[in-house]
Amino acid sequence: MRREFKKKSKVLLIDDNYEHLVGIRELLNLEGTFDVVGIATNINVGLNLIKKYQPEIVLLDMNMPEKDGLQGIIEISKLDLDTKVLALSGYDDADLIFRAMKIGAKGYVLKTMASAQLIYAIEEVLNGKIYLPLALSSRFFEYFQQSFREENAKQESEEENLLSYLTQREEEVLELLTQGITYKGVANKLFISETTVKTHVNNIFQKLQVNDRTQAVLYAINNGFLSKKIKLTA
Amino acid sequence: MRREFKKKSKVLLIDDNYEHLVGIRELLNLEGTFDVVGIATNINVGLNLIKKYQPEIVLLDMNMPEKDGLQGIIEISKLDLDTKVLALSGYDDADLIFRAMKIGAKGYVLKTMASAQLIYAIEEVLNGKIYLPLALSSRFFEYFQQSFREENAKQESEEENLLSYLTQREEEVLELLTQGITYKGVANKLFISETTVKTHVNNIFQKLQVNDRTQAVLYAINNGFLSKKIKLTA
DNA sequence: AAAGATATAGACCACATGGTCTAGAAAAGG
DNA sequence: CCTTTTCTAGACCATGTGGTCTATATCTTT
Repeated sequence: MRREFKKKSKVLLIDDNYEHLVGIRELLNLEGTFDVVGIATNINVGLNLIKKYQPEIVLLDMNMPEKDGLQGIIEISKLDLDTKVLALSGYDDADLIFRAMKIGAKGYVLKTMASAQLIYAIEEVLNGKIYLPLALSSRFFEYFQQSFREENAKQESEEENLLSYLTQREEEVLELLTQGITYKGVANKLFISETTVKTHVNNIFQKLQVNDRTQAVLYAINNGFLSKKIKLTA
Repeated sequence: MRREFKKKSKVLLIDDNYEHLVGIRELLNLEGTFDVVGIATNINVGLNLIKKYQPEIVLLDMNMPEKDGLQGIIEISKLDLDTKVLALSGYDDADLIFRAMKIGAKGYVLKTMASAQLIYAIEEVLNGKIYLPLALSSRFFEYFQQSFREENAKQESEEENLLSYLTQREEEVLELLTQGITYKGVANKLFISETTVKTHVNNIFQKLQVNDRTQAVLYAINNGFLSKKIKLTA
């Protein structure tokens, strides 16, 4: 396929560094397959340009004063124009990468990367793919796994998890409490008397070292009571 | 650095396909920098070999009968030997990749990939990095973003999210409720009278269409009340 | 057989919670 | 300027909730 026959893709650039902005525009213009429909040094202006020109892709700097890049991604996606966002940043901050990808960035490239790689990233994203350079995806995954390790840590330290002291019946009662059901309701569901439920509930409080049902429910949720059932099935 | 001076890394292979198993062993032996300390066609045997030889890295087939690969990763990590797991699979199943990475696989490679890439993946993982080929990381991120889109769907459909009807003060009160605090406690924290708190709480109940504080707290949690604050700060 | 844990259930009481109504002051919006 | 919303707060009452104690039947464990 010859280039002249390929429709140029509309690109928009947002970066508070004007030098950089112009540099990228030159680069993309030289490439010939892109049509830089606008440049902006802040997000609000950028949003207006997006509405006006409806570019296929936006290169968005993450490290900007005032409104930061993350907020920018959110606001762009709220426009509902299927605008793809390729995040640009000077640093490989794992947390920033993680959050950007989480809220829907189609890629993330460092400003220090070779221009050929930037071009490649843009093309991949335009083709509907998600592009994260190996170095960044590696950092992303470290962060990703770390966050899950922490999440599982509480739940799997069964020695310290007070939930493990509950009897089967108490777990049943607690599960109903986590659905916001009253004594009477629990009694009906379990076919036992209301006072029995109260006894169970009081025992639960003792074991979980809490004073009321709300705290018990919160403890249960925060310590993986509900997710036990969900985790390995879903 | 010459190869002879480099200590060979201990590698263990687990794959129910014996042909493939032997093939990889040959490949790694030819390479010269690896020491294949054992091969196994099922996870239980593999676990014993890991305990015995303590390899730095295990290449683990994901698609095995009986115990599947995911379970294998979990059990290997439970041995607490810092064994790195590189997942092997015939397919680029996004869900499988996602779950494998979630529970701590250091990488994921397809069996169809060139042997040079497998070698590279092993070396990267041995160097403490996480390796996911571009094609797979791309699939991973699609899945990743999809799951967050679904999660945010309820929270961001503000029309239907009753939480959006709450006033600022009511949100403050609700936030304290989600910490399991009593009327009196809330009153002290906000420097208002207890009856005022009751008024707010009752208004909250009306707006959230619930009957008691436990249900209110549950509604708040399930509809992204807490994550609002966490999401953009942490 | 005895001891311990569990599930059941009653009585009694204090108080926290929820429902409803009223109402003034302050702030926001038109 | 007036209206609406929000925040404040009191009174009153019904009831749900939590604390404590006692007690029986069952079941497991020693």
